[in-house]
Amino acid sequence: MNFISTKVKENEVNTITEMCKLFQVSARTLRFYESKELLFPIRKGQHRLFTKSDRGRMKLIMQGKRFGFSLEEIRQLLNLYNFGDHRTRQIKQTYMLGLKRLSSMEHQKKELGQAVKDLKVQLQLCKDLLLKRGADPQDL
Amino acid sequence: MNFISTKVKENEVNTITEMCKLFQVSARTLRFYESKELLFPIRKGQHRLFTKSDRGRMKLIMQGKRFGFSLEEIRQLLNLYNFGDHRTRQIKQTYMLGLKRLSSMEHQKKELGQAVKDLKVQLQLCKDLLLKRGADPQDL
DNA sequence: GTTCAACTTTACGTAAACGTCAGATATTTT
DNA sequence: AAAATATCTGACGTTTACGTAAAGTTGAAC
Repeated sequence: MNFISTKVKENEVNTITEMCKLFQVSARTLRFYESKELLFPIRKGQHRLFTKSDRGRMKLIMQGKRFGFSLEEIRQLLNLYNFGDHRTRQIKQTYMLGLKRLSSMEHQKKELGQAVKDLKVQLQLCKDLLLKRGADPQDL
Repeated sequence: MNFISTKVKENEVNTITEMCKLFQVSARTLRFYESKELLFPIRKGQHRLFTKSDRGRMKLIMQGKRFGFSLEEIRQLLNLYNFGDHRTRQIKQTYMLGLKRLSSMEHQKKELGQAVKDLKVQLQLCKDLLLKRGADPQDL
């Protein structure tokens, strides 16, 4: 059983190069995110050590980026996942922001669904044209 | 019936300021997009006139941007919607690119769905905390 | 104890996507 | 004709999100 090993892994810390491989980003990127207060690696001497929390944050950051959010927008949302230690007023603000973001994401999802449909139609038209021009059906 | 009026509207051209209002962007943005070959307004003297085709393209551009695509990625995809006048080889390339983009968009949609779910969970946790701290339920 | 690899900070560079300002031109209104 | 309005073409500036190169530290290995 890897019950303990999983627990250890969860609480394990990663060096910067390990993080780079984990998330396919450069060390510069990780340091940059720290400077922008998106990550909070602890220090052993002057070296960075990334915790479970940082790994979770990175996952959300990468997601947010794919959805077209700016780093600043992402930073604000990240507080939603670490709100234990903030003042009530700030939590409330973050919560409100989260609600907005949620509706925006739901809207985006709808739009994305429509765009996928449209794209499929266009691809079909395109395919037809190519076949009419004598393309090999195997290629398409 | 507005059958004719719709037709006229469809074939109507817009000045740059009209386009700005239609799509909530600056004139600079429209000129920039033209310089990057995303739009192809016709000219009356030195003034630009945006056609139905440009309006369609702008819609797709705005969508693509919300989905996190770069202008260059968008430009390449736009050919899918105007492929009549290209060479077969280029159409094929655009078609292939479209297929890739489609699968990437479908994947993004899935991810977005999951992210929405996660966000909802976090918002609920956040809400609970706020209520426990004595927030007014009406506010949330 | 030094060499070495991993890591650090500092700082300048860059691509994308526009913003902004100056100066020219053209058309329409007064 | 003069003034106002809309648009144009450069051209330099700005923000975001990093890349990259230089020079210094540090812990581990030999």
